[in-house]
Amino acid sequence: MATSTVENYLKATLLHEQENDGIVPMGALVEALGVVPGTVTTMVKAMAAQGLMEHESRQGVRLTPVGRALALGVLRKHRLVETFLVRTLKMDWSEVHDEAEALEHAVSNRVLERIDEFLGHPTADPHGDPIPNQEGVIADTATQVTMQGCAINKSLQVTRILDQSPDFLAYVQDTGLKPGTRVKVLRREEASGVVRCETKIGHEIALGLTAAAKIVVGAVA
Amino acid sequence: MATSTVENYLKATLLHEQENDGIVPMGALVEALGVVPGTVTTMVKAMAAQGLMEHESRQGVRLTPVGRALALGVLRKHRLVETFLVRTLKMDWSEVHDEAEALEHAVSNRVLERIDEFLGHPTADPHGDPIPNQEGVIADTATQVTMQGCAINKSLQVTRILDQSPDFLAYVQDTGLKPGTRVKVLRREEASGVVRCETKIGHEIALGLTAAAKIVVGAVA
DNA sequence: AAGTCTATTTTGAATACTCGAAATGCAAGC
DNA sequence: GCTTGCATTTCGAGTATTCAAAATAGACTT
Ligand SMILES: [Mn+2]
Ligand SMILES: [Mn+2]
Ligand SMILES: [Mn+2]
Ligand SMILES: [Mn+2]
Repeated sequence: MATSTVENYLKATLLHEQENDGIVPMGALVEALGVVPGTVTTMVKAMAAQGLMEHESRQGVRLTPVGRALALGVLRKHRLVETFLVRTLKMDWSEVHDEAEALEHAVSNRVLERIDEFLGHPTADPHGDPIPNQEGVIADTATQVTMQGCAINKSLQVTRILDQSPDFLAYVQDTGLKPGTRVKVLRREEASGVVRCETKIGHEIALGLTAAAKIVVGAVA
Repeated sequence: MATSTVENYLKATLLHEQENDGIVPMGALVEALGVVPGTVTTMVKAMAAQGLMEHESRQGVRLTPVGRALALGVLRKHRLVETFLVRTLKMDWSEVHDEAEALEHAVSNRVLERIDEFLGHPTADPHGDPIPNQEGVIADTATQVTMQGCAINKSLQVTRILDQSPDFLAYVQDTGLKPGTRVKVLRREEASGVVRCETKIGHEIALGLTAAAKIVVGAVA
């Protein structure tokens, strides 16, 4: 049984592998886990010895199939717990991350599957991030379109927030562009880099291209 | 910021203080926590140094007010989580203890109070054990009567199981004498030490005095 | 080729928890 | 009073995780 620390390293590595390609540099784990570089080196060596990851000296790490399976399990717990906290316990979608960060290590598979059933097998968490199923398969997100690249004047809805930093989450909360909200992109002003959209009819919001690129939109249900 | 280990020591000490009177011998903690005696001595000294308990050498320990307050918080988490797992996630009342044993250390107060509200502020867990309120006050249980001492031929219901060992829990499950079940004690055969009762009319069950003493009964709601 | 910069590794030490085994204190019995 | 027995403590050691600080390997410059 992997300790919480090991589970956190696995999840951080998986997340980085998903966002970027190839090997995960040690520095990425230093950043994600908030520890000093030497600590990561020590932990990584231990985990490599356990067969959870491969360590290329001076390069970084890569999950082994065993490590990836475990990491997907942790990610599934994290996202199902977040969904549960928001949907069932009515917690604010912007405050559940830290809670899930701790609970993901304490929820057994038995409890997890009851939660999954209770929620009706959701496929995305409150931030719109896909929830791996029991076999570790994640729904395809390659075709997702952001407010930076979506169709103009089409009625859509926010389905996912790609930047989970407290700052951006607060911004999304403010503008009301939370997952589930209806939006229509009115026009993009190339020169200024401003994207204009409306949530309620007549209520116009302007946001920068970088922000727009972090908000995934999709067809309304 | 007590670690899970410290929280477990606190809870075990509180539970022993509640069942018995006076100082808690080291051996009781050895037993409850499943560690060797030397480990308890080490931990107890560390916790005494932190002001969580008082350690009388060769005698045992006693919680300080600070330690007791923390212990009550852990107990509250444990019992509310158990209640939640049974009532909301439909888990078996006999299998929730181990889950709660881990979750009690991962559930934040914020999440706990949402669970408490969601459940409608329950006062007893699935085993009938009282749930401390937010201030650490536990409902009085001094007046509780067991099947060993209750009135004869009176329609009652099981309200609490005092022995939580897997064996006894399985026995209770078998006989159907779970909390909530209606029972009527028909007679007690002093000589043989057999207590005869019925759950459904016409369905008679015989149990020993020791078992009867572990099943608390009360008036039907 | 030599120098510089930065990511990573190494080293030494600390904290929290644990064990096994040896030592010890104390109460009870002889 | 001395011996036993059991509970408790002490001692030495190991695992997991962490940090600070010094050493080093590579990549990138000049
Ligand atoms: Mn975590
Ligand atoms: Mn999320
Ligand atoms: Mn516990
Ligand atoms: Mn209970």
